[in-house]
Amino acid sequence: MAIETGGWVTMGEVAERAGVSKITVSRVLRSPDKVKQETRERVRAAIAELGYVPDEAAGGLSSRRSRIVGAVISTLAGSTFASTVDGLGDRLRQNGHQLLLAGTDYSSAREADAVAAMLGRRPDGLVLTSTTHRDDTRRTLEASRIPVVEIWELPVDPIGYAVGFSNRDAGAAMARHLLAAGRRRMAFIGTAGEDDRRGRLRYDGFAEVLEQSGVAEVRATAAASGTQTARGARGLAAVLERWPDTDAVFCSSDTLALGALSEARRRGLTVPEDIAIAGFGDFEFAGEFGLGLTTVRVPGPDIGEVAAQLILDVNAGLEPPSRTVDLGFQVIARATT
Amino acid sequence: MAIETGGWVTMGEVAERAGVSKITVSRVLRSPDKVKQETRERVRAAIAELGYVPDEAAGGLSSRRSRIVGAVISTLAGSTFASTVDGLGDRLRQNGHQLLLAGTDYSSAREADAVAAMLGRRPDGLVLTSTTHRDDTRRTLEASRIPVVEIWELPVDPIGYAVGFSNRDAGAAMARHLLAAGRRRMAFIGTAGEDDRRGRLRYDGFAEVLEQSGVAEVRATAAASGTQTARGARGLAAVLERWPDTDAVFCSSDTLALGALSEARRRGLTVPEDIAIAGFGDFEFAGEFGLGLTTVRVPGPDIGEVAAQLILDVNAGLEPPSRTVDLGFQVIARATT
DNA sequence: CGGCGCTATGTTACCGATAACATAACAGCC
DNA sequence: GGCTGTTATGTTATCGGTAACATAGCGCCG
Repeated sequence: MAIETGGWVTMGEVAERAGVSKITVSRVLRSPDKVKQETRERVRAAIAELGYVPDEAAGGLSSRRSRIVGAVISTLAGSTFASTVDGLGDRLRQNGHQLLLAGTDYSSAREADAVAAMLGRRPDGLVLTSTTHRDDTRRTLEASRIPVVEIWELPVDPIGYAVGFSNRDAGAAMARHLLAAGRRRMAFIGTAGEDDRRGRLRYDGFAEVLEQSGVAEVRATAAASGTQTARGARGLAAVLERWPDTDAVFCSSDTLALGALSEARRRGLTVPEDIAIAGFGDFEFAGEFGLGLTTVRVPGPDIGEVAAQLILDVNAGLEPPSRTVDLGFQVIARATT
Repeated sequence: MAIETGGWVTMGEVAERAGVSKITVSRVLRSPDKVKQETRERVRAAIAELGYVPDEAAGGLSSRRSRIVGAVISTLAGSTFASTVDGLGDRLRQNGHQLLLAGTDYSSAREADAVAAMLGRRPDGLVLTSTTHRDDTRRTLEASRIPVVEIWELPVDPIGYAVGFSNRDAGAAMARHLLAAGRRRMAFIGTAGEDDRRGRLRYDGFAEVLEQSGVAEVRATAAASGTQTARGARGLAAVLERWPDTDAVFCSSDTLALGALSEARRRGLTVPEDIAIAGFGDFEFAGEFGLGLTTVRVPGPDIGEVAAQLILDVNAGLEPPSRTVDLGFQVIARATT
């Protein structure tokens, strides 16, 4: 932290000060054991005195390893992916990589732009929360030879790899839980458009189990605008208007479920006696000291960590045993069902 | 999307195919109006045919503009900063920049590491959620000549710029709200360690108003481990044990407030009749169709957007009118007070 | 008609690192 | 004592772009 005449200190300046060549400085940073201890210390001292920070972009250009992983996330708001991004960033950091983030707001056009922008950084890997892409996006990614990990679902034919769980099975599991609790006239509340994809899969699994049970009916609704809680409230209102005898609702997210809870309360209904309400995600507010909401817990942070590790492994030459990693989910029964 | 013999297409290859020199391709990308339309189209065609994606790292190395902005965030989980990061990323994207993200988990040692790692990318700007830093971190940043924006608080002496609001004033405003609602024996529930800093400021403002009112008492407690909701629940329990006549609690976050609500309910207390509960943040679950929680709304997305714009402006040579931007806050009175 | 100012394009020299190969010094071995 | 292998360090070329300075062609003006 010293001389720096305005700009950045370069490796050459460090080398000069330490009385060695650039490459020796490079070795001290990347493979210290190839340098004699005495030299190493001299170089380290020069680095400290000058406050040298190596330029990773230059290094990456030469070594063809950017040490950057890109994450293309629909949105961080709404609790869903935040913990996954935390997990991802954490694991990457531990391995000397950095995380580049882009949001798509559930638009595949924006996903295409984000992917193109990220490819410009020649990332060592790419993580996508969406599992449906524009054709050209998919082709570009396949041609890029960069490890791509799709998360939060297990696509039949992943671009590269996939880490997540089966949304369909999760919906089915919740159906079984509600059946076991004696419910028979059940509705699903989702959101239209956008996040649709995964929600749709949850619904499919849910509906299938109910139909096959032969004893229960399924109803479904989705609200398209407003906050998630507002949609949940309107969703429950719509369900009860059309099917007043509904005795359970499964919401595609905990936030929707909270909206439904507030609507139920507003109507003077008792949960779970009059109606059972279940959510999805096990967000913090759903927990024991929060709403006490029955929900499906998904391994958010683990998904991020496993996705990161997968990328690191592939780049280290270790071909993983499977292209798809199923981290499962868990139905958490609490007070609302 | 075509020939690509395994690696990446370079600008030179595009140039050759279009029958021009590299620099002309570069101009088509960066300043298209300096190139004759006919040439421009030929180059664009070549770019499309070859599926060329310019290497931003190489470009940045040469132009000394990385088009990267770094954000050092304590954590994404917990709703607090997610919307800010969304806003930040959005504004950056619109201006051709990308967002590099690092988490610190509220540790200033990890902040120091993250800052060092980011500086290695020569970012065009840096955004920090923390406003307390290790001395060396601060010095490094000051020496770097990179625009630094501290957010979610208005430090007296910012490193570079600051965008946020006064946590102290926010605490004070909530105190006035509760006083006006007739409450007199109030407690503050915060979290120890970590996030402490901003929570402490909220408490200071809260306590000051109450003391100066001459009619109200203040109590404070903080829980140090467990989930936020669990801390809120334990916080309320601790408060009521020690000061059973407490008639209002102000929690340092909505999540804590939810924990307190659940504890109140568990004890058979009616909110707000027996006890008023207020939170901070106006997370989605606190809203009208959620908990209906009285809280303080802060402009999360705006903070991100304004911080991004500030960095873009400074890099464009526009010195902003002030180093500090106060975006304010708003007390939202709902059903719990 | 020579010179000026445009417009359109090209040439050269980097930016700051690393890979790959080269070299020097020295120890160990037959 | 010469050969080989190992350790420690250096030299050169290159990664893929962009800045800065050329250059060429052309219209226009006095």
